[in-house]
Amino acid sequence: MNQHPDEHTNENARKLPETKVEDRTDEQGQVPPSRPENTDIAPAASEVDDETVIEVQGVYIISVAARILDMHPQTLRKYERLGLINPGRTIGMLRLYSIEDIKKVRLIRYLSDELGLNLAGVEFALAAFDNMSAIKQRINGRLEGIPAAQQVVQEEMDLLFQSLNLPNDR
Amino acid sequence: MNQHPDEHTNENARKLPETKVEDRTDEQGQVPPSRPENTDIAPAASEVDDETVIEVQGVYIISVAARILDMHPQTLRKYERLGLINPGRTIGMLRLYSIEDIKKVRLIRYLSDELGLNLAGVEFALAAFDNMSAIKQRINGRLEGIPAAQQVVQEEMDLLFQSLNLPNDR
DNA sequence: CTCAACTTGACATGACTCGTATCAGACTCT
DNA sequence: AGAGTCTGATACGAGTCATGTCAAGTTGAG
Repeated sequence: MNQHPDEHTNENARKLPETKVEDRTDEQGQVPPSRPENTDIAPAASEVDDETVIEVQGVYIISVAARILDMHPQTLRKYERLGLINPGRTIGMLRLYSIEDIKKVRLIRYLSDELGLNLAGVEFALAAFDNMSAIKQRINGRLEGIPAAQQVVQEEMDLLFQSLNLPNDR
Repeated sequence: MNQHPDEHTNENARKLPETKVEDRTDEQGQVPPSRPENTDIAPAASEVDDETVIEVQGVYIISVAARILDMHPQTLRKYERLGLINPGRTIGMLRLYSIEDIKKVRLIRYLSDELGLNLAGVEFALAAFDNMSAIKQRINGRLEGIPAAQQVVQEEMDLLFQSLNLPNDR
């Protein structure tokens, strides 16, 4: 094992300083049906000696995100290159992974590892997922005056999401 | 090239004899929006010396289906083994490919070759496709009394199918 | 200012997938 | 009778994917 000056040699969780990035928190408090095993990100405390780690569910640089996900940083970079994820950046172009980004990577990993899709398939599935969410919204909007119909669509679309083994919201 | 006693050595299109199989014709005359290149099955005439080929849109044994699709018979068998297609059988267990089966193989090939999905992804996409069709039907049924709402759902679901680059019906 | 950790881009490797090919032995249908 | 199909096994080349490695440049905490 050739220890490299690159990532994965970083043993200390490095919490990013306040950078020029909107500190996006979990926008809709709904819990997805937890298809991708919900090993909820315990923010990597308990290793850091005694510099108390702030419990902010914030934003992580790639090495930290990789450790949280137990994946190789190169893999995360590849996902980004393929447009599967889109982490924020610091002014200095460092990648910043939000909770949402990390959830998305978990979904990708689920589709890939559990369902056996290749990355093209993952792309397709994510697109399908997005489009279905969007259409559901659109229908709901156009059915504003007819709550009974809205109800029906809501129920059935939820069924559809379930049938695809996908979490119901983003 | 070692000429084999197996398939692909069959040069004459062999139209199946009347077997104990419901001669399923195209059940819904609707043409799908032709995502998988519509190289509509010209029933492989013009090669057969002068034994006039009947224009019946019927049912083909594997060698004929393979020639129509320009694919290897083994590939078709593999798709079946994976549950992607489900051709009928003669009493003697010979596979019989209907027009529907052949269309489905074209869809599979499109997903695989053009979109780059692996077979797990194809399976996922086909399932998504089926589920979406089913949900659309269910919603329509439950919205029986509200034609306005039916209209909305119809339009939006069609949009959804388009967005996935999938044909709108089976 | 220093220097670890990050960035991009390129290339390599091992495990796996997929379409195709081949073989053997049995069965079907003209 | 014999061409064609069946099942099941095995094999191979090309491609994919996660990971590893290298180089050269930039960022940011102390």
